[in-house]
Amino acid sequence: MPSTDYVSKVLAAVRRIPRGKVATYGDVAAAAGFPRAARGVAAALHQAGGSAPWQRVLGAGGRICLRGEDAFEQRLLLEAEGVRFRGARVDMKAHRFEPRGRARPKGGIHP
DNA sequence: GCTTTGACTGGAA
DNA sequence: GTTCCAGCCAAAG
Repeated sequence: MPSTDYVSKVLAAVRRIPRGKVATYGDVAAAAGFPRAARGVAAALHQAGGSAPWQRVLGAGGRICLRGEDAFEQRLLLEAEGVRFRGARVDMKAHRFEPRGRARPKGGIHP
């Protein structure tokens, strides 16, 4: 399969992330069909440029792995979407996108 | 076609 | 809590 397919799948997975939600590189890679291509996702997103909501993709634990002003911009975009930050990290507890649709947080859910 | 680089990750120190 | 190390994968040169 051509690399273009890989990029397309990654972009598709990223586009599935709803506004106000975020996902890690590993999650996107798994959603695209490559559970261990976290770095590949980064490369694909870099190539895609702004063809996909790259700002919704974060490192493990909700940490921004970008450098310089890109990291600053990503944080701004996420905040504009309603994503909350806890220190230098994103509150994955509240904004982590899960394709599985968490049926029941079991007693953990509380208003 | 091989080597280097990088927007990664998980575990250990 | 941070920092360091080895492993993984894809894009660029």
